[in-house]
Amino acid sequence: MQASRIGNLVEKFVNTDQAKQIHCQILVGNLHNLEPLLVRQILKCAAHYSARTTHYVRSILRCMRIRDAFSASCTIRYLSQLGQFRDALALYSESHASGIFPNTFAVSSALKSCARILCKSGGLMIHGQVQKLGFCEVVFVQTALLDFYSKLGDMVVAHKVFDEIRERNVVSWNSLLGGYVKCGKLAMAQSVFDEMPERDVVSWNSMISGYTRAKDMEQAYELFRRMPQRSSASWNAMVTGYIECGKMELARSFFDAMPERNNVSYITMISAYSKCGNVECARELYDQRSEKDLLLYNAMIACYAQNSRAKDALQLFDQLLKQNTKFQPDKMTLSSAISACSQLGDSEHGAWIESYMKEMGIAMDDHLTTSLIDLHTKCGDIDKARELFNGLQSRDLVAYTAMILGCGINGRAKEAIGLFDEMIDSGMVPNVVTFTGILSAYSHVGMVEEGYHCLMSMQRHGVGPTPDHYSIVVDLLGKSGRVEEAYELIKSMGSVAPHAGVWGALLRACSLHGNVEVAEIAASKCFELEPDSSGYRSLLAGIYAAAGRWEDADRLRRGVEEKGLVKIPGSSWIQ
DNA sequence: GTAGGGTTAG
Repeated sequence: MQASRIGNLVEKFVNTDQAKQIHCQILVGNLHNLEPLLVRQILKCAAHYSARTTHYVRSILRCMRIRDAFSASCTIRYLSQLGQFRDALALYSESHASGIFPNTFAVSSALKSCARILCKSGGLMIHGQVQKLGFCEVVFVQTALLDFYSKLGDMVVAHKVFDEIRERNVVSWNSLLGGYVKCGKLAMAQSVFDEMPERDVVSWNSMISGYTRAKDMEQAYELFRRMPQRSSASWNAMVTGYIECGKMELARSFFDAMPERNNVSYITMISAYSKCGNVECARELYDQRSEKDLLLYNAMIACYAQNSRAKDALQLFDQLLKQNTKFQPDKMTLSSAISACSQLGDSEHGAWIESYMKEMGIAMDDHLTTSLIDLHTKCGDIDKARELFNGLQSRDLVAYTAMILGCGINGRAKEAIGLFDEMIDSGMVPNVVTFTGILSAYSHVGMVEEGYHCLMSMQRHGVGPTPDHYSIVVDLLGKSGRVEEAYELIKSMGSVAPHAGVWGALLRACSLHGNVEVAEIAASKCFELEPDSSGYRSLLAGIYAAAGRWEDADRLRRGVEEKGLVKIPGSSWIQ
């Protein structure tokens, strides 16, 4: 088959099956030396498609036995443009190892990849090669180096690289400016901004994001007002700034006032609504946007998963799989989907996702592994979870917490405590969720003293106990018959106002141990805090009944029925 | 070179 014919085919391929076919044709045709132009075409097409397509393109390239610097640099560049930084770097070192000298394109793309994944050692190595290869005066390479050090936060070296650039362009200046902005050195950023011989819209946008990061919205707005022309990034930066300052209304009014909204604008607003629990507004914006990309899907799926709407998350995930041949889910999509499965305890769906990942060649990362750890613990396979946990590249707070929670709900208190200690020893700072995990581990096996002391130790770890933590310990004390102590604990809460859950735990303890006196106190608090909930009334009625106080029990039960009647309207029997 | 998406509880 002619190379040009393959080129035409490649231009048209839209899904993986066609990509596969092309792959086979190349194999059969034994076209080891495709024209560089064709290589470019293949990669250009691949750039529009998914990770899986890239996977095939890589194998195409592999069977072509890349042996010239041009094909290699093209591939590295496209991979890096696709955001596949690790792949780009792997190919860079692969071709380097096989004796191909990188050109300036390959070097600057590889540096960009190092910068994006913060691979310090890789960048330093490439810097060394740059000197050997004599690329020190190529402005592309110099700017890539500058950007690499800026992203690492090493502004001393970054500035040095900048000083060595003879023909600085606006991109070099912007990289330096961006570096100071990112590490929070706003005064330095401002002086770079003032010194710049020319500024473009990126310079102004960087400066704005410097002020929005510092939550100085007045200065940010001043720049926004003064800048000669605005891009969508300028508007988006302002929206992000107001969101971070907790000013959702202002953020929304900027969003509404934008002359043109892009996916970044929508995603920013959707994830902000997600964080404050406003799923309806998020969905409304999601529906408004017709040109959806994978990130927009991901934002909405994550929004559902983060707000306990697991079924909706999975429904949207399935929709993405079925309706959109254009995008394949990526790591972000999958971790939200797995989280949703875990919330539902749906191990079948979870297993399907796992096999899907294998089939697609989607590599695991620590975030994804953490959601799988959570899934397996919720489905009772604690050994599998532990195996995944042991395989993590680095154990962060969330991973430890997921594992501790998992041990807790599976009755492995000892293991949970071991993990907790290990975590503290390695200098990590537990958060409120970690304590929920360790406390429920104690609760599960009835370790009363340990649980109580753990609650008391929270302040020492810099975590203020929340009402949820108190309810676990109240429940733990109550279950073991120490109702009075549980009551005393609630009274000692001070500034942490007990919610209905705390009093409810006490009420359940009273029901278990027939303590009418404390039950009446707990119940009256529950009624006060959650007047619409009938459960507490039934619980107290049961306690009265058990104590032989039939009249009181009856009075409460009648009250429940009356309330029940009031609450029903809205359902079908009205018709 | 600027602006966007993920994992732990309830």
